[in-house]
Amino acid sequence: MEIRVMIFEDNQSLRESIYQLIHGSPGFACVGAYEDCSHLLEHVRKNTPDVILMDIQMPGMNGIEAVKMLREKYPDLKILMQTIFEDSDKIFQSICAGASGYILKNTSPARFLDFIKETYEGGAPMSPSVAKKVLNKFAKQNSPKKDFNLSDREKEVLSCLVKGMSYKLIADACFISIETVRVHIKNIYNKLHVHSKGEAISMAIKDRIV
Amino acid sequence: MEIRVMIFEDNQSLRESIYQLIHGSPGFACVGAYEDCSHLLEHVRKNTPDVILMDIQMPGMNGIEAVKMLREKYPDLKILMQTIFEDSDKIFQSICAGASGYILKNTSPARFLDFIKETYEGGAPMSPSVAKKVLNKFAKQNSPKKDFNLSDREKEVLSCLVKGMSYKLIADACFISIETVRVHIKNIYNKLHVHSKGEAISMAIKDRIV
DNA sequence: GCATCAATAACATGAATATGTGAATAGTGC
DNA sequence: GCACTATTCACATATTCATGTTATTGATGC
Repeated sequence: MEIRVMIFEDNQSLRESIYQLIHGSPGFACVGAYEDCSHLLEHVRKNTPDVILMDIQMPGMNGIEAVKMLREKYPDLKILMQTIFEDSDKIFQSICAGASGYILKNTSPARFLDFIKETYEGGAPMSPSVAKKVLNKFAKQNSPKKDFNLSDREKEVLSCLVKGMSYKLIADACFISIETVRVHIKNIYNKLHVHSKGEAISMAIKDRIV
Repeated sequence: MEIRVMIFEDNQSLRESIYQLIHGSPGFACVGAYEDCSHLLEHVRKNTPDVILMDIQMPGMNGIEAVKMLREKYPDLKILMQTIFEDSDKIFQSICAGASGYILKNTSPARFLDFIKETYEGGAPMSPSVAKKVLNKFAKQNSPKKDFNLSDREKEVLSCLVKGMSYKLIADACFISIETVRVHIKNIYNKLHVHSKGEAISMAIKDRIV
């Protein structure tokens, strides 16, 4: 069973190199190599590729827009982005558009085929330097967890607040009196330096306390 | 210039295999191989590794806690996590703790050395299936979500709610009557299918409406 | 012109929330 | 033992919120 690869790459010599590499490798078949994204959907519909190699920089429609367009019609199609730039924004945009992986053009031929194979198999190959940027952004988005010194019970009550529960519901869920719920919430407000349910919920989610 | 590698791995045979692999490869030196994280900081201080190979599952302190501890003292140290599990939570926790990369134990020896080298050079190698999980989470976190067909004014009011503002404050901020604020919020509740400020704020943030 | 809708505004009522005061019990650490 | 804290519960009061009903104005679309 061959992996059907389609190429979108505006640089002619590179496009032909890749074509030759894929064409000459057992287990791979190149079902199209185009210099831009005109008739994109038509090409894909007719030649049914498994994996698409997509350059980011191209005349006309760029690679990121192409990914978005393809994702709508073919949610399971694998799209491997390829670029000479390590631009963080381009990387993040590609990923959010639905790219399956992101590799740099300085990748060695052997590694290149590995990447295509891994993409086909559902993995998300990334050049290490690209992965580094993604990881940093990821850690940044998820880590800034402040503490505020909330007790376990207070965290529990705060979680309930975030779920949108009323005092009464929280009291029932925690098997305590509504008066006790009030006390906990009062203490939470003091520790968080807020004065309303809205502020507390907002801070709880944004600062990832819960 | 050799890359100084230190190993933390509780499985003896695997630990020794890795030791032999690194020891026998030109350009690599193994400066320690331990079965748990006792005396972790002391080992690192004395043997000054460039890259640490850290198992996730270990008796005593687990790999993720070890990463956190190391990151505080050695912010630039490279730490490559290694595990048999593709557990999403473990992966995300490791990354947020400050791991440099995350590879699976079924990695081939040749690839293994590549990964260590890439880590040393500042990259963030990830097994493709791991990268896939990270990418999915990443795309989910950054992609704008549903719309709910809110009008501009409603979105504006909702933003104010998320900031924790009361009806009175919103009225002043938007230069409208508090009665109008009520109407907008009532309509927002209908469109979001919620019945309280808390639920609305929670949904607004989590579904990235604002 | 006429229907539709977003935005504006007012009034009323019951429910929920914010905040203060006061107090009992149980566990921790020194 | 004693100080400290988490957790529990009660009462009181002013404010805020949820919801319904009703209505005017301006912009959009057909």
